[in-house]
Formats: sequence, structure tokens, C-alpha cells
Amino acid sequence: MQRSDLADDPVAIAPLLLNKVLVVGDRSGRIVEVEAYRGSTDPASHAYRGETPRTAVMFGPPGHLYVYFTYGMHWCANVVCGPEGQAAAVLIRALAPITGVPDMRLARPAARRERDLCNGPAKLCQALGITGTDNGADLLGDPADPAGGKVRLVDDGMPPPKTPGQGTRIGIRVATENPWRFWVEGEENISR
DNA sequence: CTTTGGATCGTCT
DNA sequence: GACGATCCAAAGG
Repeated sequence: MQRSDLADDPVAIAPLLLNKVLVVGDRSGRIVEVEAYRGSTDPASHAYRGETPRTAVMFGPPGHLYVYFTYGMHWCANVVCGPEGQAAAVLIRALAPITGVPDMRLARPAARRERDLCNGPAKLCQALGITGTDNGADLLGDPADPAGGKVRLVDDGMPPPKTPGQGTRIGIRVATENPWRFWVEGEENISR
């Protein structure tokens, strides 16, 4: 996982992030569903109307975490993409839990089955403990460095699916026709 | 299984 | 002052 791999069109990068691993402390999960958000040319992107205090991270270097608050109670996490100065991001919509499942269950008492832990963008943030204080965190920091960040994006060797599922994005009111959502076909931990 | 409506507040107009 | 890249409980089939 190189930072330069992310300095490109998020629509191209999004399917390549499938099967990568998101790690937060002792909790981790495999990315099984994502959505791409282009910045200046995508009306559905928070960065469409230019830089604001909230969207500043998206205009920074790739490989950092963009966390936003929505519906008055939920956090969602994105991987910042594109070259510095150009806003772009990939929303992480669902994970397949790998480690730290007991901690995830404590964080999400509402989840009845294991697949309810991370099968949604706000659910996975709740399960992993990601909040606004993690906004801007470097996902590619040195794991050996304690200050390297508690949130990391790791390639454990599993390649992305050869033919991922592809469809329209969810929950947006504009630019709904773009098929910029990608998922691992046949996975149980997909949002709906 | 599906549908429906309520909760709740940071951000931008 | 309005609205949202959502989730959940409740109710009906």
C-alpha cells in the first residue's frame, strides 16, 4: 500500500481498495463495499462547492482519513484520494470483521448478528470506534511508530476481486446515475 | 422478509 | 434555519 497508489481518480481506486484491511487498534475488518466521490466534478461530493473547514482534509495529500458527521448522530469514514490540492475520496461502506469482534459487539449492542456489526458506513465507525477526532489521521503511518496512528490501511496480500459488483451510490439526492459503488460479490457483510 | 417514521446536531446558506 | 454519503425499532405480510 503506497501513498502514490492513491493519488489518482477515486473511481479507479475504489475497486482496488476492496479486500484491503482497515485496522483500528486491536480491531480490524476487510473492506467489502466502497463508494467513490470525485470532488470538483461530483455534485454528490461534500467538496463539490470548494474547500471549507469540514472538507479541508480532502484537499490534502492522499492516504489520510476524512471523517464526517451526519444525520445528527453518525460518523462516516473515507480514504482521501487524488493528488494534493485536488479533492477526492472513497467512502468505506462495509467491512467483514476480522479481529476484535468482542470489542465491536461492546461498541454496538444493537447488532444481533456478527454481520450487523460493520455492514454500513456509520455502523463500522461505531464498531471500530472511529469519530471526528480521527479526522485527518494518516492511514499509511509507520505501524512501529506509536504516533503512527491508531487507524491504518493495510494490504495483507489478498488481491481485490477480479470482477467486483458495481452499481449506483446510496443515500444521495444528486448525481445518482453514476455507478460508483463497488462491492465484493457474494459477501454477507454488505449494506442494504 | 419489507416498509415506515423518528431521532438529533454540525455545517453551510 | 434547513437538511443530510444513516440507523433502528416497530408494525405488518
